[in-house]
Amino acid sequence: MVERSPSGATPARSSSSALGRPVATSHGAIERAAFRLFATHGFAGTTLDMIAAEVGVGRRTLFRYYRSKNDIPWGRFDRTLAGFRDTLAALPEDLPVHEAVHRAVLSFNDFPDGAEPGHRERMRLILMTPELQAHSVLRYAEWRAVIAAFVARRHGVGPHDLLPEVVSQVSLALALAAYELWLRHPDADLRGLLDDAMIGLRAHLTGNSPAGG
Amino acid sequence: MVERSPSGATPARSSSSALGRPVATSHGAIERAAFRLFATHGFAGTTLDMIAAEVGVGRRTLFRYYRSKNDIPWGRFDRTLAGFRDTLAALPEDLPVHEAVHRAVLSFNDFPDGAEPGHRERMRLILMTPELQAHSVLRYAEWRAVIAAFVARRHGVGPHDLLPEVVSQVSLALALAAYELWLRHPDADLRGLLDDAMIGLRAHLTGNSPAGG
DNA sequence: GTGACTTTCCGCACTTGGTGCCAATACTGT
DNA sequence: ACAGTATTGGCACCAAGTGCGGAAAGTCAC
Repeated sequence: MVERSPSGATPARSSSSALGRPVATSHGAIERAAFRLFATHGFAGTTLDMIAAEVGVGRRTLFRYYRSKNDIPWGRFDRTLAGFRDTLAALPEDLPVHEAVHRAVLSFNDFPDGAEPGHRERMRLILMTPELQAHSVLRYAEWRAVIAAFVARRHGVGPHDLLPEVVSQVSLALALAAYELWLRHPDADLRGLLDDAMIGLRAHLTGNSPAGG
Repeated sequence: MVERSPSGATPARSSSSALGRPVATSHGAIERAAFRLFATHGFAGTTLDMIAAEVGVGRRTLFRYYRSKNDIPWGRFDRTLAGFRDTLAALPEDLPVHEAVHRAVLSFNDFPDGAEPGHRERMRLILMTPELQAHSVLRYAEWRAVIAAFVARRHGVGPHDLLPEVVSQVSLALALAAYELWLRHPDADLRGLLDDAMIGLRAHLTGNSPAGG
């Protein structure tokens, strides 16, 4: 049986009716507590018992909010993913496919500078912790599926044909390469890196030596 | 402390001198036993105790041959990787970088038709089992590092610069897309799919509609 | 207020992967 | 026989994750 989050809602119950025992915590509270502990003990050095204690809740309850310890840093990614899908769908139909995908990826990674101060920390944790790197492919697969579905629709082919598969895999590849550098160079602009990655790839594939050093 | 394989050798001790207690098993024996069990119970349904019993060895000993259960299906990937590195290094210097990388990737995946009958089963297991998909990124990272190092050398830049990172990520992306289809279509030619993937990507990036359907 | 109902919490027991420790084992060489 | 050496593997232990079931804490009807 798959553990479901209480009522599927994050902060409390979905607005009105409050039947049954009230929730003891929320996704937000768990994530804040967890990141606080990760910062001082590292991811591996933080046990679920510690997180449960910090939140003030039973260990067993954590599994009702997150399927696994690895899922905590990802937060509520399903929400984010739905937004990504909408972004792609809202793009004008006459936009070339490669342009549409590129723009969607850019806007997906467009965080208002000050708005999400924890975003960098979250991404650093996800991208630099081996256990989480590994776990993340499962999230990436969902992200890729969104792109593959879009490409498949625009080209009138199946989502599991070669082209949609290639485009989604390569889009992820570019994003990961950009993120990697972004984490290493705190002053770099993520969107600029994504652009550069694509330009570099084009030059590489056509046999031209890329411009920048 | 990192657990080391006994003497670092696979079948028995490295040829001549045999000091100390002789080994009780080998990587090959463990893999054969493991795959036998995976076939009937699935990966998750096979415990390390079962594998140890099948091999006729203590559970503790398994960890001297493989760092984790997830590592067993990968076999001795470090060996394979060394070959990959050599292939790249042996390619003529005047070959364009993209051509060199493409050829190396092709030859890396060039298994004599009958020679490796278990290869498909191994890849199917790795690519279709969620736990293994996740674990595999750690192996992929090593593979990518080989490509990144090559690209960096040929371009005279650092291995962590954007271009090497992009090329290695994209090479992996193409390979994964090709493998995905190869597993779904047993009669497909893996090398052909790799070629098609690259052709499709080129067309996509330049805004041309790809040829095939 | 009492009782029925509903939903979440959470403790308990258990399985499994993984690690540290260390004595037992089984060879070689003198 | 005895020292030397490397592997084996049992034991204790930790942490993640799951199934189960009762306790807790609300709402609602009366």
